[in-house]
Amino acid sequence: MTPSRQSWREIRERIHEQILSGRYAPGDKLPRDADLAEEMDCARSTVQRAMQDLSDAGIIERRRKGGTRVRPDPVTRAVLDIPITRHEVEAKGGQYGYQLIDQQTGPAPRQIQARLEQVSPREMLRVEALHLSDGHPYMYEDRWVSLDTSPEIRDVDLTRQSANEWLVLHKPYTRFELRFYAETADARLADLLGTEAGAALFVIERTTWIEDAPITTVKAVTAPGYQLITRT
Amino acid sequence: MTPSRQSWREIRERIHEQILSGRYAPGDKLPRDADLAEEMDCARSTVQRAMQDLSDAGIIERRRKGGTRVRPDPVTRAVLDIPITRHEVEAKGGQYGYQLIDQQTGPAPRQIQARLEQVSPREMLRVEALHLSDGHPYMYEDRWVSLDTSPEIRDVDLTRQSANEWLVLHKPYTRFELRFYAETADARLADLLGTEAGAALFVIERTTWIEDAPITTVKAVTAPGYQLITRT
DNA sequence: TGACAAAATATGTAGCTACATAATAATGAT
DNA sequence: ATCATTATTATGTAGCTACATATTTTGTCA
Repeated sequence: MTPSRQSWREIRERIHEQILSGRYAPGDKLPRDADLAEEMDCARSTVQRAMQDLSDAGIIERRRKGGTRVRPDPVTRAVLDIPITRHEVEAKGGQYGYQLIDQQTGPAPRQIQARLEQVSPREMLRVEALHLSDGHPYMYEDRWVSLDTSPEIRDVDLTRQSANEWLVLHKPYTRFELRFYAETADARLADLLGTEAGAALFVIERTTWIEDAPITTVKAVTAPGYQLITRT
Repeated sequence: MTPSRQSWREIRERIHEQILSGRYAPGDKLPRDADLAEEMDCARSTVQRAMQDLSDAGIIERRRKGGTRVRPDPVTRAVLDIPITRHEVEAKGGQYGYQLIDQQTGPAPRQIQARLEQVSPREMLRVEALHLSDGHPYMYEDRWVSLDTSPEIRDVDLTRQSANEWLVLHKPYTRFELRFYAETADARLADLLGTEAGAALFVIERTTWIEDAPITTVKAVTAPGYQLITRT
């Protein structure tokens, strides 16, 4: 007998459709993999792969011995890619530009220490810079870099290459945190981003660690009109 | 000989560490799966699983025949779960509340049609509502629902259950788009959210489809202070 | 030289077996 | 009855083989 050679994606879709159709409602238990495999005429390993993917997508929940059930509290699960800012600008078709505003070393303020989950105050590098697209302000970044984990950055010419790019390429991280929120532009920020004080600005805050050691934290304030978009 | 029975996660970590250590830099080519399998004394299928996961995480790129290489343009890849608003409030320890502001049917304006990628104007349901946490405004939502794909919503009492919750539980989607941005509060929005006109507000826009048929689009304006957070 | 066809090759997938692991359910002793 | 122990069971993982698929590379011919 010739095996039907169906892709696990096909099996996933068939299971997903049964969920969409209401045959299995949120909270309902699905048959065990082995039974579904027989029903759909494929190997258990194929069902396993399909189920894993549905689980990763937040559609079902699986527990050993407990079986598989449709998630009772569905979530919209999105995958968000934050690229290097230069790549982001170029991907949108803009001519990338970059300006170093200021850089200095010193102890980090308490607020920054807290963000980095750092107990004792350490000497850090602070970098303020502006990313441009076609000559217009695109994003202002206010960054703190740990000189403990990235001492090499002392020797990098940050007037030529952004700390963003250097860090992403040379300092891989094992853990990070992202925060998104809105902020009102003060006079200085408005001036830097070419807008009026009081404008609503979209902010992306990102902090990275390698294991438990903080690498950097950055507050990226985007110019008016910026939107972060993600699709399935 | 007894196989070492190592988890594919362990293999993934070993490969990841070699990337972190700089043995393989961004853009560099990795050995083929079979060779890595021999080097790490495991089956090719185990390496395959580890590599797939690293690929999903945006760390490496794989191409048939072309082989595997470290992504030359590293990205920060985050997984974002947007729960039902009631669950979100309750998870934060708040007492959830909900108020329907207004609901009416009619043709959608051009702007909404465009968001839904809808060609011809259709009759839709518009729902304005307020989500509360401990009695305080938490989120204002301005929603349009397709009566073509969700005619049942005509019979739902939206003063008791939010359209958000009803839709998520009863109208699964196959595709969606998310947009995040900042907006300035006008007088009405400020009044609804208990703030001053001119305040910077964080907005989440979400549109869902089942195949190509639009289900709903919602503009969720969060109260001041709201942050969207995601960690690894 | 250039275009096109054929061969080679690395990853992707299906199916199988055997065993591991985590829960739950059943059992037995006190 | 209660608690601890043991069996049961559904998913998770490792390893193997065979084959599929997408590219790149090579080879051939005009």
